[in-house]
Amino acid sequence: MKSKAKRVRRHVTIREVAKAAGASVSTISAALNNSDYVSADMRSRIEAAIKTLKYCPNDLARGLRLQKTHSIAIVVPDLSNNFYIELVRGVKDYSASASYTILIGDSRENWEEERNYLDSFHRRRVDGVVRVPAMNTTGGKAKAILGNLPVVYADRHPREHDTHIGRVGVDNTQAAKSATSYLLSLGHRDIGIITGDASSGTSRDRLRGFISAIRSAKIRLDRSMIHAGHNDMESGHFHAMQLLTRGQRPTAIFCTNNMMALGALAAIQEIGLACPEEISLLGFDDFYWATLLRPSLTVVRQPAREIGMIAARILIDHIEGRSSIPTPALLKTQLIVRDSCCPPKKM
Amino acid sequence: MKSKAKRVRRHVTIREVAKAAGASVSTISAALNNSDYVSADMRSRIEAAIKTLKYCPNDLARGLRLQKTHSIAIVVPDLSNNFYIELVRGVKDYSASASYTILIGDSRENWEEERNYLDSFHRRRVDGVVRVPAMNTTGGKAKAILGNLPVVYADRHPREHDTHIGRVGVDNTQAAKSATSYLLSLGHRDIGIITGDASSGTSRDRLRGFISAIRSAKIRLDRSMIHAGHNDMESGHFHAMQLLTRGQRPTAIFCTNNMMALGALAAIQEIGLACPEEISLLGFDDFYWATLLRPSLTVVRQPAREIGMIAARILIDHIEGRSSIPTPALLKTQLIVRDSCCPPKKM
DNA sequence: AGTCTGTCCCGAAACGTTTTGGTTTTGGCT
DNA sequence: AGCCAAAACCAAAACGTTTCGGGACAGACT
Repeated sequence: MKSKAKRVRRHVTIREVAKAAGASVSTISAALNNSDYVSADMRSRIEAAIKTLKYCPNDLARGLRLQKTHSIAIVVPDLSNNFYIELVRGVKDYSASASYTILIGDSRENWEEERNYLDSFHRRRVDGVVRVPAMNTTGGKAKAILGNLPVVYADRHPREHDTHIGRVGVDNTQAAKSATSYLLSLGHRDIGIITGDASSGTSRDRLRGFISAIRSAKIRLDRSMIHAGHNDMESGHFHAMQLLTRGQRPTAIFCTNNMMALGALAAIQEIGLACPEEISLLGFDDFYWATLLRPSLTVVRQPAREIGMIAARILIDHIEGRSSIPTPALLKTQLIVRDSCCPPKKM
Repeated sequence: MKSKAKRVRRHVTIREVAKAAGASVSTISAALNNSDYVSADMRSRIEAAIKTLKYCPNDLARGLRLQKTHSIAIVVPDLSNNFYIELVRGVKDYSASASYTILIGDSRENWEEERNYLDSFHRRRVDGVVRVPAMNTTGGKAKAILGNLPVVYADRHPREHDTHIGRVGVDNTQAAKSATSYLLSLGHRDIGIITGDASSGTSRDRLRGFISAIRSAKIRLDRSMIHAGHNDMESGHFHAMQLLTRGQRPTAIFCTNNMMALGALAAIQEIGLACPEEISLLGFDDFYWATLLRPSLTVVRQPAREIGMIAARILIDHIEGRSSIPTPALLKTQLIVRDSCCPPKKM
């Protein structure tokens, strides 16, 4: 039994590579970042040493020295919502093409969780973050967590004027307006809407678009038809129940995100209403299995992947000191007409 | 124009906190890791300084010095598969309770992607990784990427004897066997199966269970009823099409993961078969909107979240030098009977 | 012969922490 | 007054990189 057991060295360092290759540390570094002068002979010796020693660079040390990690964080409110998966993949794909690495956070619509993620990413010294803030975010507290890390908002944007270097999403007002107009054009006059929390600028914009369409059609706006949910299935279900069991039942329901549309569909099925004959359902955000539902869902599609890619681009451009697209970037939505909406039954 | 512009200091360091609090660097560190002696007076001065300077610890430096990052990685093959989201959340929740941080990777069933993630996480010096290997993994290459980082496998396990400190999943053979028995008990004799790639031990186990059930029932095994897909919707669709348009059509299809079940459902709908009357469909993995489908899907449910939690526990126990559950840990599945299976029509 | 220009390589300092092994201060006890 | 232990603090050495400023050598040109 050795009392002074040699500490197990978990990782091989550049120094050991240097020794093995008969070179100095700085030469290894130069070879690694294939720059500067290093002869072909030396280079091959180094590569051999790296291979046999199974050297794996230490990004902690690297980032510390460089004051830069070549990585960005993406924090979304709900990974089980396919929209955000697509968004994350957009961020990831663009970042990879710019050789940045991403760190993913899933706040589950919970500010505490989001704060933890943001803090953790900040401590890890990511170079920037693209953020889809959680619903119940109380205020511009993110600033306190992130210091002056560059932030670009995607999909949602904070209500108060938060400091950020850009934001990208769709023209929510316009999208909701034209979606509502579609319902109106089918003949619906009693339309219920289930929006997200009013703390989100995005939800308010969509509601604004809805109201605007109603007003343009010279229809009286019934405020009791407006329900504010929480962007999850449960609240979609709850509010759809409310809408469907009231005295004057709407002939159509517009849900401003996909989770709530699913919840509403569940409510409709539970009550046993025929959709779309007795109740039309219009969702926001498309998802890959929307066609599998019966009826298949009519939705307004957002270019989720593209939103992610552009967010990443704006962020990385900023990080690298390039000027970029003017902010905010507003992308176009598309109404995907499927089977969940039809003209209302005549009474 | 200053030629010698002072470099913008992006982050405030412990040293500046020390100056502001009139203390030494080591005292700040002691206060931060609230240990050692530090007087109440000093402690409050330090806290004040931290607050006003908005100090955020640098985990790169910390990890470098400590040779430990208090973080683990989880890489899964498909984040748009809800099963893996639940698994990730299990890992996350357990890790958080042990005050570990997680890094998420989404390989999209692609070994290149997975390799990139594993490499990136290794360079970041995570303390361990829980891994759900991508399908087309060619071999035990992960070892070459990860060196001797502790790995625990979740859900899937590699075919060849890969080095790892544990694995956790369900008893796939048993699960598939009893699921198949269920179909048999309904009266089905011509059952098609769409499995994952044979390179995965998990897929092979499920197939084994299927075959075992068939054999036990003394039914002739028709190998042309066995199709190997790729765990995605597309291949589920493709192989279901094959099965449904052949001469002797099966009366039931068993899909060994949820994505392929969705693809099969799409195929059934496309062809216009009545499900379950003309064709029963049995899936693997439950997901939150399985009840919204028409028919709602009968599935064998895996405890995804629990798998994640246990995987994290085994990993973290190992990292911290505690002994842990014997490996592999096999959890129980549950057959969730809904509407997509019924007795076959008599011919 | 001397000077210059490349090429190839190296030593040492820095990045922001934690830890080790101190030193100083305090106050209680003879 | 003298001593001692405990309490409170600190300086310096790591951790694994990259970069800066040279140095040695070779060949080309005066």
